[in-house]
Amino acid sequence: MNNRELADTFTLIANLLEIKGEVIYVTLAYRKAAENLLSLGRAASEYWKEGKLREIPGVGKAIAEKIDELLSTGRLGFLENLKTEIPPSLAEWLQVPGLGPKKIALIWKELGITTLAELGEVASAGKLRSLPGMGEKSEAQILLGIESLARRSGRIPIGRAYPLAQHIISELKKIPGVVAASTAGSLRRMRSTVGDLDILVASADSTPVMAAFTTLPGVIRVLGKGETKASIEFADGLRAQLWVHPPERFGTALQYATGSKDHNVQLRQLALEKGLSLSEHALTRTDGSGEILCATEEAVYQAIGLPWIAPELREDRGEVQAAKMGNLPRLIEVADIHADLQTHSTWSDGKLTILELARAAARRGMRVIAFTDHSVSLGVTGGLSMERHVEQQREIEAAQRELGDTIRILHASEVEIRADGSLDYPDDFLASLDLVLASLHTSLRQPREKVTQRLINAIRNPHVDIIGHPTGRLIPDREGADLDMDAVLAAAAETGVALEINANPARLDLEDIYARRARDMGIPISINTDSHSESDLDMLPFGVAIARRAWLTPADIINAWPTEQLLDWLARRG
DNA sequence: GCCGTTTTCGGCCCGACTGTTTTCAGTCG
Repeated sequence: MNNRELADTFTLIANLLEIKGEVIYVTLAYRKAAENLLSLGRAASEYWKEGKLREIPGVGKAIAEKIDELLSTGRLGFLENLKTEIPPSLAEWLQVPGLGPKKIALIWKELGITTLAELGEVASAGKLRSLPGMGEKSEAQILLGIESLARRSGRIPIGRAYPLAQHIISELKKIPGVVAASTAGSLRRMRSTVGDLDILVASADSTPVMAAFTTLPGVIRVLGKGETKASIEFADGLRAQLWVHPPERFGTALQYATGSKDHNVQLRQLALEKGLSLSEHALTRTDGSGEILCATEEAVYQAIGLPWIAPELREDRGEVQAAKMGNLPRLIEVADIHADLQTHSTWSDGKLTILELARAAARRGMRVIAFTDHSVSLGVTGGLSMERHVEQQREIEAAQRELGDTIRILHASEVEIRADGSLDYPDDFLASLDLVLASLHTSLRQPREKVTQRLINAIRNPHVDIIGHPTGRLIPDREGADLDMDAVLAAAAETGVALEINANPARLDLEDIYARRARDMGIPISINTDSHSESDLDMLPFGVAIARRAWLTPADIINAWPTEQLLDWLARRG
């Protein structure tokens, strides 16, 4: 049982307990444990083997015993009993917007229905309005909620959410009186996927902002609209919400709306120690001597005695403690990156020639570009034979002459790691390339031991410099390979191979939690765009965001090293 | 159910918005 399955189990327990009417802090404890399991970066079964389950944050006696039972037997008596009390199908009702645990329990007990389909039927038949505390509007809201649930396909990849949010922000900034506008929530923290779009505006007058927001093109429904908050839904089920706060209170509001929830809890506790109560409106002195207004986030953190903490770090993963101690990392920035070590040209499945893409990369400040066209077995992409590589080398030399010393072009390859664990080219050929990046694209569903061993074979090949998008996941469509990440990281640490953070928002692979562990183990990280066209080059900030979420500094990223250092490193690896 | 430089009990965020209310409960973030 892996961390995700354990987390899903505890989330289900939390949902059922909530409907049962259990004390809210009990359900919160299960949710917290589930969240921590997901961000652990190490298999809970490893802690279990070492008898150290209680070292997992949020795991105490009761939850440790449940993990033990799950890992020993694959079952959990507590959950099986719970399911006989509360029908498990009720848990999915919680995803219907507007339906919470109280109403779910009421409907279930009064009408005796348990499935989402039945809920839709009774709502359509007008049988909900007779229940206490519910009327026609609640009934209609539930029906709409069921519909929008069907339209929504889970969390939204940041590659789609981010540009849409930027567009909305630019529209709102045109409104007179709007002083500032920003993303907030998980979008501002740059998580790989977001649940909805959170947007914050600073303006003394919210009315025109609300009006513009709720009438944006593509809005099919206004879920709510008040003085300071509004919420809308687009045709595909994507939701966005807007907060409007006065400019002099924008700092506290932005801090509050950015989260994460757990980061904010930490911050509020620190504030209380300083005699300050932190809310989205202000820092209020608990001795009754008034408010401190903050127009900027820097002012909020300063009032609490901390340096400003970058949004990407605000996940309650030790950042508040590090800030307190003055140990926040100097996070990598887009401007630090001067090399792109995975790109594709017309020699395989790219859209631009070597000269065209190299020129476009140079315009964006790159001083090194590696062409990693696919290797021979990836036939659909026009993978290169060794003979065609010789021809490609001539074109690279011509392009290099054309571009002079503006950018250094490396002759490289994205070598397929075959299903049997061998690489697509023989070692002596790999040795002739400037850079070798090895990746998995096929047979990702192999058993854990087999697919892990394939990757480790590549990691142990002395000619391989970088492992591309290690798990092969595609957001939101495809889960990555079921890798034993502990084994992969250990092998990488041993051989000094670099692991890639692929900047394509459909990949963002390695994930932040593993990138952070890799850094802690001294494994070099490479951030690459995997560009197949000019616009792909602009995906770099998404990869940098993952690196920032992993606490990485320029020294950790080979693409940020001075060119000579990078070329030396490649030369030494052979 | 978890946690602890407020440590083994007593906290754990709380305000905005909506709908069904006639002063409040439920949901959401």
